[in-house]
Amino acid sequence: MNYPYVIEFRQALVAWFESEKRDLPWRHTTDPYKIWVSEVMLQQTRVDTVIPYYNRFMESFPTLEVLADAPQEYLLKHWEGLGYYSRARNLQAGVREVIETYGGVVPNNRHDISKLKGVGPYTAGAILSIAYNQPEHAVDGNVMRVLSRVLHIHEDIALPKTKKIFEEAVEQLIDPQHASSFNQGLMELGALICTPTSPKCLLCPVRDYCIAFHEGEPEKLPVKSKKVKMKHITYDVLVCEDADGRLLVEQRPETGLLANLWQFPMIEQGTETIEQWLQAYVTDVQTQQELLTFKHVFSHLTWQITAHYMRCQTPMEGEWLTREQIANLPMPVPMLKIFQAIQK
DNA sequence: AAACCGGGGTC
DNA sequence: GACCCAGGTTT
Repeated sequence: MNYPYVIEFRQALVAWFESEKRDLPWRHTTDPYKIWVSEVMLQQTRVDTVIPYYNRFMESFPTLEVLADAPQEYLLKHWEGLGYYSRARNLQAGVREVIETYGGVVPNNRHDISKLKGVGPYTAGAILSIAYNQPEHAVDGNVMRVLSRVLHIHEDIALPKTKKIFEEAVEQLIDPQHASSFNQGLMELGALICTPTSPKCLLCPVRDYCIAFHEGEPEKLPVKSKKVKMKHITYDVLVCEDADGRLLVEQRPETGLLANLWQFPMIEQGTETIEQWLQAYVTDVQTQQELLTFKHVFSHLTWQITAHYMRCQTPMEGEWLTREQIANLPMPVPMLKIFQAIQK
């Protein structure tokens, strides 16, 4: 790397971070467990979204031991609405590994910490640098955007192999004495100044050391190829209430989309008719009315949902639960929307 | 390397 | 609508 401003860049970035950093809940600690939780929550998730989840999570699971012993349903209830629910299950598996294999102490080296469930190259580097102040790279989307501009790197960041270029760049650039502030500074800069569409270069502490700024078009970087086709599925959702006020719910499979979360029964349009479903699962349907229709957008998937409400008899099989019981179950956001609609 | 895995904010 | 976000796992 023939970048001539290594020393100046380090000093300016660390000084700026120390002076301008936001006051965030996980910045009041260096407890590796708490840093770990915050980093997992922050994967593909904005700071403002994470803050209330992090605070509530720490109230309920203040230590790694408490989390290790928690029922998965209670854990998932704390993750409800955050998305990517495998993060929560992997996190719990990870803390259990730490207790069983490392005596309850989060490993302080990349080799061991990377073996933990849900801890990839980024999260490993983030914990090592932020909790242990070790000069390890932690390359996320922010870091690739910032360094693609500072170093004028035009490789396609959508390609997996490109990340190695940035990891090696961080290894050269990182301030060995201030690893925590350096890594957080790169991310903070990406979040506040070096933003995707309209970077605030006039406010940037490392503008003088940024090649893309000198070249004139920092907003053209990073290079990122396109992708993705959106799938569209139409569902009817059936909210069945019996004479005792119980509702029929079901748990989703333990793998795949929204694994282990609970829902009201869904019928994919074009497979089974509502009438066929009713004959198989409930008896003596009385009132039947349409509740609401809405669209829920996932990353690469759209659900078009029509929710129906009906009163019927309790049959032999199926989970019929009170509203209080259902309120304690983790449900995906579209189901929460429906549940909300029937709380009259 | 590509696909899968949520949800919300922004332009 | 498309893009992005303090990514990791599975195929």
